[in-house]
Amino acid sequence: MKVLIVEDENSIREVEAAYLSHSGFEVVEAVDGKEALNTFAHHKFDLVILDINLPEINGITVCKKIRETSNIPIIMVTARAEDIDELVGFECGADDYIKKPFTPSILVARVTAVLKRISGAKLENEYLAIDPEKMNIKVKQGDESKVVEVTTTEFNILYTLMKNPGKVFTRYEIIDRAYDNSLDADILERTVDVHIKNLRKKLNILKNLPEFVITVIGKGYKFNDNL
Amino acid sequence: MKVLIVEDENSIREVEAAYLSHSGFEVVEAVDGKEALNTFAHHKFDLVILDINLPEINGITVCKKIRETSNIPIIMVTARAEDIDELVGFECGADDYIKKPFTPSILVARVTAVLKRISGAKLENEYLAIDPEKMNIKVKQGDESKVVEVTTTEFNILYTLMKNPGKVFTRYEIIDRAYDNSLDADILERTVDVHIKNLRKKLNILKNLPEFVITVIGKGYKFNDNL
DNA sequence: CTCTTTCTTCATTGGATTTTCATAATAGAG
DNA sequence: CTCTATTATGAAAATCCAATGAAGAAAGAG
Repeated sequence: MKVLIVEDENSIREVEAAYLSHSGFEVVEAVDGKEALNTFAHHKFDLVILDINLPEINGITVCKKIRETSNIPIIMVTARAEDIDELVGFECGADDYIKKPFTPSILVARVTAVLKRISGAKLENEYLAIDPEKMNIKVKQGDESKVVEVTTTEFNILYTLMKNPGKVFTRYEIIDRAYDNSLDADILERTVDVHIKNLRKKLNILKNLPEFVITVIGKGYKFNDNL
Repeated sequence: MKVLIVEDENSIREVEAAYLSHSGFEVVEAVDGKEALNTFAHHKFDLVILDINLPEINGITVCKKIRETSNIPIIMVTARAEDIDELVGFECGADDYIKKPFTPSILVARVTAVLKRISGAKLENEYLAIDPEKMNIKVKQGDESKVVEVTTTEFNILYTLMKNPGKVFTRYEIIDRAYDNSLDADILERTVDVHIKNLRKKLNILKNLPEFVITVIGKGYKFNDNL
């Protein structure tokens, strides 16, 4: 789990970084909005901790910018109560906020809470609703809808793809993410093809459904991102 | 146990929060209806304390909104006697109400009372009625009905699953929730299978009953959620 | 203490799932 | 268009996992 901390005050940032990396997170720091956006564009993070009062570009703007390209979990941090009010609607797209001053343990707690919440979240679009808690998949078309039974592996694969619509996953990446014990998963990459085939067959239970899983020849598979 | 406090007056909210968190609850605060709904959508709470007089969206509306998606226990708070009258029918779906002014200890007492009441509540659907107080299970089909005797462990397992229909519980989670002393419960996960088997056999005493406990291969068990 | 009930473990069986494989279909390069 | 590389597919094989019956252990009643 890789976290980006954006905070201009050195002392605070360093404490945050220390606690998070002590808790097992990989941490990258940025001191202002510009650096934050730059770093964000060049690394792959799992979560962003974003102070609101930043020099030059403020935190809310940074948040909105990030949201233009990513659904990454964002936790906003501020000392000013008024900021909180403004944030309340999460209009900028943040997932949580923390009021300063806070203890490092609170920070860690919030981060893990947000990550947990996001990781087990329902995913839904016009045609598909998939719920990890119930481990079921609902296929929708107009006013019709059917619940599809899929196996654990099939579910994991679909969930993996659907978490990043449009992103192409190699077969290796799919195996890596969709299997619990990805270490000793010495499985032929062609096996993924079979699961995808079975998934497609199971999902295709209503008329006029779009193509959910798209083949990218020579690369792998991706989830259709214009639904 | 995680509680959401919705109250616009800072002094009151802070006192409430202080007492509840002192009593071992995890507390999240919201200052108005908008923030409340937003926070509610992003966190998983066990109970909501909701002031009626809120700026912009009032408490009753918030309550109704929450009820659209959740059965979470809600305690309404108000100073105006007229509100109480209106609330009496619990038209908005609240579980209890408190008249201002109140002592913090009353608040804590009500919260624990509501949680206890809810936690020990009867669960019922078309085919099954289970009563924790009497610790019995009634199986129904059309005009027939029979009471089934089950053991404590079997009862706890069924109750655990039935409190969250559709949610998949791992065997470990089932052991954790259905055993009093979950700490020293060093029990093989396969033991759960045997209890489930015995439960199924006992519950299956009438013709044409649906499947109550559903196996989710590779994960665990869930209670059938479309009954 | 003895008997009964309940709980847990275990070995086996059978069914579901996953994987592999062989072949057909398709896409893309040249 | 042809050839090659890649994916789709059906079916067999292997593996995994849950269901089950039985037996031993623990708990509880009398």
